[in-house]
Amino acid sequence: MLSKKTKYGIKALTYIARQPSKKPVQTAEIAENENISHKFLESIMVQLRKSGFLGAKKGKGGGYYLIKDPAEIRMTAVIRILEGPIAMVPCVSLNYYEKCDDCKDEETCSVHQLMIQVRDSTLKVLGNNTLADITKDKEEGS
Amino acid sequence: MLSKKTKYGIKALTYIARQPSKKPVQTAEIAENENISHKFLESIMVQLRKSGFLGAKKGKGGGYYLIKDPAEIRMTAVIRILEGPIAMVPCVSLNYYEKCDDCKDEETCSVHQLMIQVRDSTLKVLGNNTLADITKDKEEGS
DNA sequence: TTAATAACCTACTATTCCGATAGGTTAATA
DNA sequence: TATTAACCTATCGGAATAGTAGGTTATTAA
Repeated sequence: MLSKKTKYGIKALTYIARQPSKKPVQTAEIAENENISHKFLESIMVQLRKSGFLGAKKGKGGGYYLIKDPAEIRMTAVIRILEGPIAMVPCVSLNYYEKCDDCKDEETCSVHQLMIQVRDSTLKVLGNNTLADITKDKEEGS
Repeated sequence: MLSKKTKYGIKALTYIARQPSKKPVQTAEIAENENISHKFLESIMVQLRKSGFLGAKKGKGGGYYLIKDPAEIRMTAVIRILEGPIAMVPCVSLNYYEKCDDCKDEETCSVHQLMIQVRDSTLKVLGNNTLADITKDKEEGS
């Protein structure tokens, strides 16, 4: 299950990416429009800034703005920062690997084998989707 | 993240499927070999039995046995019973759908769009894998 | 018929994490 | 100098997870 943190984070990034101008966007505005707890969102924005996705400006007219081109922001990166591992089991995680303490042999573990496949297919989808991709409203006819 | 419950459940099913004979297997044996808390595993087995995956026999020589052919048991079914929804967000779940209370319009929600893709790719993998598939040890060279 | 076995049932609990709240501090603008 | 909005620290209730404990029922074998 995706945490609200990640969900809100992606929504906020999308909100900013959809802005016509490049002026900073306030968390209060995003929170209101996306029905997110303001304070909770603030903590998420700080994390996204510290991770290099956003820049911030204080005071009146301040807010958050994108640092990179939306087409350069892969969903894998966003989710890894906000959610943590993409894999459903630590023993198949590429970035957050951890050995199972119950499992003797990963090679013969059925869960391991299966979860590698799930991880790879998920990785493919998230790696192919950038912020630019998910920002555009629905695919319009070809 | 996959719960231990689901992980243990899959391991137990695999353990039984790997048995050479069709005799019932005791939870104590599985628990010991797979390093699972016995009592915890018991509760999982009961659930798998009630869901129609396993049969049970009490008393000496008793235990659990598979009811269906392993090739007929899809991982989607097992995971839906033990873990719940496969989708990462309730609003894209096929079997456990729930509307987000923050989201006004699913169509324009970037998270929604993205998670549909993740769901579909995961579903594909889990739907293509049966208990028979994950039971066999590693693919041997062609 | 009795003892042993193993599934089954109910209840409780410790720990962790999530989502949020509260209240204040710093920096930039008007 | 006042206002604004990011930033920081601390706290907290509730839910879920992963288990523990202790007993009951049904089946088998001696």
